Amino acid sequence: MKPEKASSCIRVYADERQIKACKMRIENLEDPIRFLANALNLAGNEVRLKILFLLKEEGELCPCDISDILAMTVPAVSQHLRKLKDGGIVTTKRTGQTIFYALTPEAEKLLQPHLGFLKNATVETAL
Amino acid sequence: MKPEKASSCIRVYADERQIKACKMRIENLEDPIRFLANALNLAGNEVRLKILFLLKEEGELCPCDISDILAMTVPAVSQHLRKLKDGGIVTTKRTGQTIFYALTPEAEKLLQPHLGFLKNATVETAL
DNA sequence: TCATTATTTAAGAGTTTGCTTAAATAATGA
DNA sequence: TCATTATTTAAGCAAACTCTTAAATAATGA
Repeated sequence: MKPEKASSCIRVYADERQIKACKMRIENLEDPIRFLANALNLAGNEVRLKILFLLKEEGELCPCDISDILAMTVPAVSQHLRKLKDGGIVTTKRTGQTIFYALTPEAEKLLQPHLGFLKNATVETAL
Repeated sequence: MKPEKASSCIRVYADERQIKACKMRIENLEDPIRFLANALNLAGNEVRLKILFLLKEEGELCPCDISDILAMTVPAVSQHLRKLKDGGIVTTKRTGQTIFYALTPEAEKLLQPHLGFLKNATVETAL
C-alpha cells in the first residue's frame, strides 16, 4: 500500500501507473508539442493574429499595407512578420520594391479552424 | 491618380478601398480577436500545452500529478494552472485536500483540433 | 489541538517580448 | 548617378514571462 515514488506528492491513492503512462506519452510527443506550442505562441499575439487573419482574407499583403491597416509603424510590423516567417507561418514574394507576405499552406491548415471562425465571429461564437 | 492617403506608403497602386475595408473588418472583430489571441497565447507555451494535452487525455489531474509528470516544482505548475484558470481554459473541483483541474467545455472545443491532432502526432503530421 | 499534506501566494532574478527611433539595404526611375 | 520609396536591421528600454525559494492557506487525521 506504500507508494513507490519519491516525488512531491505522497498521496496514497496516487495512480503510479497513470503517472508513468503520462510521462511516456509526453516524452514521445516532445517534438510535435514544441512545434505546435511555437506556432500557437506566434498566433497568440493580438497584432500577429490580426496579420494572420488579414493574410487569410486578402491572400497577400505588403508590410506597408499592414502598417496602414493596423495603424502601426512599419518597423513594428516588419518585426512581427519576421517572426512569422522564421516560424514558417508566412512566405514572401518580391515584386519590384514591394514584398508580399502570404500564409504558408501548412499555416493555413493549422490555423484554419480559428481564422475561419473569426470571419463572422462574435465573442460568444468564438467560445 | 493621386492616392488620397496620408500614410507611410505612397504606392500609387495602393488599393485604398482594400485598406479601408480591412480596417473596418479588424475593427469589428476587435473583441473576438482579443479573446482568441489570449487563448492561443496561453496554449502557446510548451509547459501549458503539455498540461492541456494531459487534461484532455486524462480528464482531470491535480497539480501534484502534473508536477510529477512534467518533473517541475509544484509552485511552477500551480502558477501555470492559475493562468489557465484566469483565462477560462480550465476549471477546478475540490476533493479533500486535492484540487482537480479539468478543461472547460469551451476550451475543449477551441483547442480540439490541436489537442486531438497531437494524440498520435509526429512533427510531419502536425504540419 | 497539532503535525502532516496539498496547494497557493509572494518576492526576486534572469530572460524574453514588443515597441521606438535611427540607420542600413534594396529597387525604381529620372 | 542620384533622389525616392519600400523594407529590414539594430540598439535601447519598459513591460511581461517563468522560474526559484520561502512563507501562507487549507484540509485531514491522530
